[in-house]
Amino acid sequence: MSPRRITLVDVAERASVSVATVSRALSGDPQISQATQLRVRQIADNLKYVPNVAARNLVLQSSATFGLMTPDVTDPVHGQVVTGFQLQAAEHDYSVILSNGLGDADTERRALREFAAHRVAGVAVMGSVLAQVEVKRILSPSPVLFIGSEHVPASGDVDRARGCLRPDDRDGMRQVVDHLIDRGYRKIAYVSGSTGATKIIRRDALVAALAERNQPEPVVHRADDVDAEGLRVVAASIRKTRPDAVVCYDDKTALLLMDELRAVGLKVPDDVGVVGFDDIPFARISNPRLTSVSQRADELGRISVDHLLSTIERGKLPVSQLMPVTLVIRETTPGPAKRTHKKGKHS
Amino acid sequence: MSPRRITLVDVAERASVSVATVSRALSGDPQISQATQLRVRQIADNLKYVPNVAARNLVLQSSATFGLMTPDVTDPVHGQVVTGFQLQAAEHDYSVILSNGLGDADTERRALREFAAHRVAGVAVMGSVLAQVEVKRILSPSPVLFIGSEHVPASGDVDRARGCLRPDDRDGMRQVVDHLIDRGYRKIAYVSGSTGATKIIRRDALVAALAERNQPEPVVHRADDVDAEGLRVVAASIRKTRPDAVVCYDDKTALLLMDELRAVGLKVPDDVGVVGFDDIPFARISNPRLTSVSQRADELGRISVDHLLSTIERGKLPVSQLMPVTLVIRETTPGPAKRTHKKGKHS
DNA sequence: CGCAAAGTCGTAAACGTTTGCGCTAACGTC
DNA sequence: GACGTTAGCGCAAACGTTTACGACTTTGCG
Repeated sequence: MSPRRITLVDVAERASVSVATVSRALSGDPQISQATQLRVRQIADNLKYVPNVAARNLVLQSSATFGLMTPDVTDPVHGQVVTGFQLQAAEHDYSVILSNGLGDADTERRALREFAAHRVAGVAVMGSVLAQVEVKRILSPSPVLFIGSEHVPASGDVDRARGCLRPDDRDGMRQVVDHLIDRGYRKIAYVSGSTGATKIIRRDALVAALAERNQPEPVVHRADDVDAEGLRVVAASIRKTRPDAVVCYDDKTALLLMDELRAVGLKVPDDVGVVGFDDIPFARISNPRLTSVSQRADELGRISVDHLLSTIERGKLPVSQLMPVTLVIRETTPGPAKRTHKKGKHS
Repeated sequence: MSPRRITLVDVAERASVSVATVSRALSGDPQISQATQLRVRQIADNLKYVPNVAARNLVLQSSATFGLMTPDVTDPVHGQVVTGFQLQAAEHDYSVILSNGLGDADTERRALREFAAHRVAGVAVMGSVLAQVEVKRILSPSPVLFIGSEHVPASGDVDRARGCLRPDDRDGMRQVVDHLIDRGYRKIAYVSGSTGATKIIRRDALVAALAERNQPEPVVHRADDVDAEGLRVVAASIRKTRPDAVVCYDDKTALLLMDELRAVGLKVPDDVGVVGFDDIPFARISNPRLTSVSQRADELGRISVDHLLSTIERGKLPVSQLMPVTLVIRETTPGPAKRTHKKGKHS
């Protein structure tokens, strides 16, 4: 069916030079004259020569390929990271092979071994359920970078030696608290899911920020699942406790919660303010538009590639970094004027 | 830094057999005795042997890898397709290398050449701006599958020989029209972006469905860009023409439009009904919840893999297929009772 | 005991690249 | 004219697998 693919040998014959010369010519080796370089390139193009990366990788003992493992591309944040990662990789002529871990340990292990088999130049993993040491062991000696707050060591601080990129949750929550307090919100609640490290990191960040402003601790609501059913019971309990504002550990939770609050008759923001985290695209067009902490997830992906590249090409050790975040104020946390007005109507 | 990776030779030495035996043992070749198979596997595990796919691909002249090109993983529909594709591929021990085309011809060409260089076993393309023939030429002899309505040939019909998987837009629009008519909507408008084939396919599908029910043609609004600014002018013009319902060529447009309708003082669904297409996750929790045509995008991804596999392993020619869709009725298209009541209040 | 037939395993070639080293020819220098 | 230098290119090894083919051992049977 297929007329065999063109190889270096074919180009070499056609150009009456050796394969070595063709290889060097195509890679722009200065020890080949400009004239032959041009001629060889011309012929290679005509023959529609496409290099065989398998052969190249074999001799080079490495591949210009990154592995990227994510629990779920469907998640807007992960999707953005993937996009940024892919684009930046492409810009440096690296390919990326993608893998869904799905939060299952064995699936993740298989995916990582797949990366190892491909002799990837580096790997970025987001939201793995595996221990960092195990991940590194499987992938060794390829450098590994962990993306997102899920991978924060127990200490809660960024370990500079581990190679972990994540948003500055502390600062984000500080901005949230400043904003809420300034606008007159006092009684503040926190809503999260039941799994993952992020919910704890951000809860602690919120608690700390509140303490800095001498505010009482927040009421913490934990949904069994971050879905309609899970948030329904949270909404019900919010209806009872009636906080001024509820801050959610991510936008998905916030959006779902808003839907359920609506269902139990609570109006956002008239009855209760809501703030999310991540600033996913839909936060911008939700009804009402969601106030959220924006974290440039695509930048996170791009920077990850840069970090990997510098550990590979410049031999540096992987380094941790905290990504700056900024609070985007929208309709779910209006100022006191509007709120008190509306509140008066309801009480 | 790295203590060299373990190869077949290492395992062979350790097991006092030849590399050939190791290779066969690990692949479960029956011509190797069960005893040695076990022993070899044991040793390979102990040594943490990881096969080198580059070497394997080189001799096998193929790789257990699919290429997947999408304009943007961030798009919920594409994200779902990617996920489904990836999962199904993984289930058959195939890797997938991902690439963003970004709608740029040169970027796409580079991405495709990258796939070709990797000697991928097959490629799925969604939303390419390139001509199908060119895509196939670059990737030849690897089989190519086109996913989504963007790739419909000018005829508008599914060409069975081309290898194109897409949702059944015709049937979807038929369901939409049936639903709208039954609920008393008469004056119907259509909103789309300005680029891509999908908007035309679905417009034609809507027109045809309307005609089948002996309804007048829809008013067509075309946004310059599918963003806040673009939809703002559409919203303004809808405010003038006042259709009973507006059907959008996808959910993203519908959601953005709803936001802008709200801005110009039009209430959904009291003043105007809205229906989307794709049923992205956020349609379920928008306010009000969006009626939309659900298309199981993840299934689309999975089936794509199946199709590619059957053309590869069973040598079949790539075949086209229309994916079934179902209308999911939510809050943006309520029945006549509610609407007339509300309408009365406003007029 | 001889011989064929299984059953096991080893030998070696091949896959398409890259790259260190060596070779040739041309040129300049004294 | 002899010799060193340099530019330009070729030779061949190596990367880690897979697999056709051959070789050896054991078994079964007459």
